Order: sequence, then C-alpha cells, then structure tokens
Amino acid sequence: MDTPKVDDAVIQEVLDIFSKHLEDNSFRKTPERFAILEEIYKRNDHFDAEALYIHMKNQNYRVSRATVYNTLELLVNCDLVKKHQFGKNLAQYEKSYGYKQHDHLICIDCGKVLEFCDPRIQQIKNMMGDILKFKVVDHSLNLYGNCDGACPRTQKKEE
Amino acid sequence: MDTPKVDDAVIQEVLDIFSKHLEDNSFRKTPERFAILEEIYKRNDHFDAEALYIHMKNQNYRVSRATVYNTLELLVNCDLVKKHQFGKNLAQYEKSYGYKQHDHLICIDCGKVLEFCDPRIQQIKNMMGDILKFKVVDHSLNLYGNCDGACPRTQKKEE
DNA sequence: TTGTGTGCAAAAGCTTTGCATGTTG
DNA sequence: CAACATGCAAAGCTTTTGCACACAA
Repeated sequence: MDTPKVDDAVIQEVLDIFSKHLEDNSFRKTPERFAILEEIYKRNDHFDAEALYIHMKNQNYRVSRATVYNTLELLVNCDLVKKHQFGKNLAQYEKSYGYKQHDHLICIDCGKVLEFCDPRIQQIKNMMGDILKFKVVDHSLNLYGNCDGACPRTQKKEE
Repeated sequence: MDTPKVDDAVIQEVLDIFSKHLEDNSFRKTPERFAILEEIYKRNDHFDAEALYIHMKNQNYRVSRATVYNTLELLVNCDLVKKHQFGKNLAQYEKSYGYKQHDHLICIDCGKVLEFCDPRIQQIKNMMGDILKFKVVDHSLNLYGNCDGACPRTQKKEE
C-alpha cells in the first residue's frame, strides 16, 4: 500500500533483467534505455509518458519523447512496466517488478488511484478462459467511484 | 451472446427514456440526437465514434462529429450507452439498455470481443468499496488473450 | 424571440513516424 | 562499418473547441 522498496538492489535487478531482455532480442543496450528504466524505478506512482519525459529533462538527461515511448514499450514487453488506461485517452504506467498482481480503484472526482488485490480475479480468468476457449494472458480491472469525505475534489492533492 | 432483440419496441423504449432524460435536464430534443440513438440501437456490435459518424453519413443523415461525440456523452450519462477502452487509445461504445452487466474478453491478435458475466465481480466491488471507503459506481474488467485456433489473425473477420 | 444545438473546420492532446545524425555491436 | 537507436520536428489520429447559423422551446 505504501513505501515500496526503492533500494539500489531492486534497481540493479531490473537493470539486469532488462539487459538480458535486450540481449536475447538483439536490441542495443543504449544509455538512454537504462536511464529511463532507472528513473521509473525511483518513482513510486503512476505516471504518463509526458510526465516521465519532463522528469528526464529535469534530471538533465538528453532524451526525446520518441525514445521515452520506444523504451516504455520495450519495458512493457519484458514485464518490468505495466501500462494502464484509467478511462481517459491517456496511457498511465507503473513499475511492476516485484509487486504482486493488483488492480485499481479510481476516484472519478479527484483522480486518486488506490490499489487492491483479490484472488477471485484469477479464478475468473481461469474459468472464462476455459469456457470461452481463450488463452487469457492479461487483464485489467478498474473500479470507479469516489472517495467521499477524503476526496479533495482537486487533482491529486498528495503528489 | 448473440441475436439481441433489435425490434421496434426496444427502440421505442430507449427513445422514450432518452426523451425523458433530455426533458429532466432541460436539454433540447433535436432530431439528430434521436437519430443517433436509433442508429446505435440498430447495431449489435462495439463501435467507435468515427464508425458511427461514417455510418450516419452513409444513411444520408447530415450530422457532424461534434454532434456524434456530444450525443454519445449524453447517452452514456443516462446509461443507454456504455463506453469502453479496450487497451487502445480509442473509445469503443455499445448499447446497454436491457442487457445485464457483462465484461469483455479481447483477442490481442484479431481484436475480437467476447462477453461474459460473473457474479464475483459484484462481490469484489462491494467488498473493496467497504474496505477502502469508496463509493464504487462503475467498473471495467477486460481479459486479454487470444482465441487460438479460432483466431483469424486478421482484423474482425465477422463484421 | 432567445439561447441552446449544430455543422464545419481548426485546434488540442497523445502518440507515431521520417530523416539526418550518432553510436552500438 | 553497417545497422540500429536517437533527437527533433512534423504528421497522424482521436477528441474538443470556436464561431456563425439554425431551430427547439
């Protein structure tokens, strides 16, 4: 729910995983790719591509939007980053290594995102895959509502 | 799962509901709004705004994209149409009156969309709402996978 | 008659692409 | 050194907005 491990050990692990993924697929190991992965794993929130781009710029990295999008796709492909669409036409991303599967509850008033886990999702995936003859490889469950008293009505109070 | 009722009785019902909704909110009853609703209820598939716009044009209605988007929003607000995002940056819509709640299974290879119902979703919504102090008003559950043997690999074979 | 709704086209916002240059393998 | 990745800017696509005109109330 809070304070995920952001230590250097985790960052080293994901860098290694990414490095191997690039190797296995004959993609090149560029400094930009590793820098982007590292910055993502120093963050703890959900972010969009533009925010990540700005963040990289602020850290004085010389990157382009194209590279940010390109790298995000690579990271999604090797399961180090997860991509979401919380109802709007704007992709949101979050790091995913070392976190257990979870889903999201989104406040339609203030945009706040909470996370939760429920084992019944896995059961539903298995059952529906069997019944409908689908090989289910992924899912997305979003609950929409509002956080009532706690809702600041403004965009993202705690940032 | 198939052949939903598309008879005139249903269309009349939704036209009445929409009419009342417009009245209650002091919105005007324009021919465009009713024409769009009617065309939506003659279809049985998931569609995007552009496809609906083209469809209206082909029927020789004189409508604009602005009106299509405007009307879709009105229809979503009064629960006659449901809006989805199946992973891509493109809103998909479907009529929702008279259908029981259902979720979707999307083929990542051919884009085919299947529907299913599972009561456990409702349980999860209730439980998570209680635990996290959220008033859950809506949800979206998409399962992604592929339909293997049945998958035509091409976009939407049956259209 | 008044003001909301519409059509049209331009603008906005997110993402992708083209091209010349740089850099990895 | 050859091919791929990058930066930059332009283009693409979906959706929204501005404005003058039409029409519902």
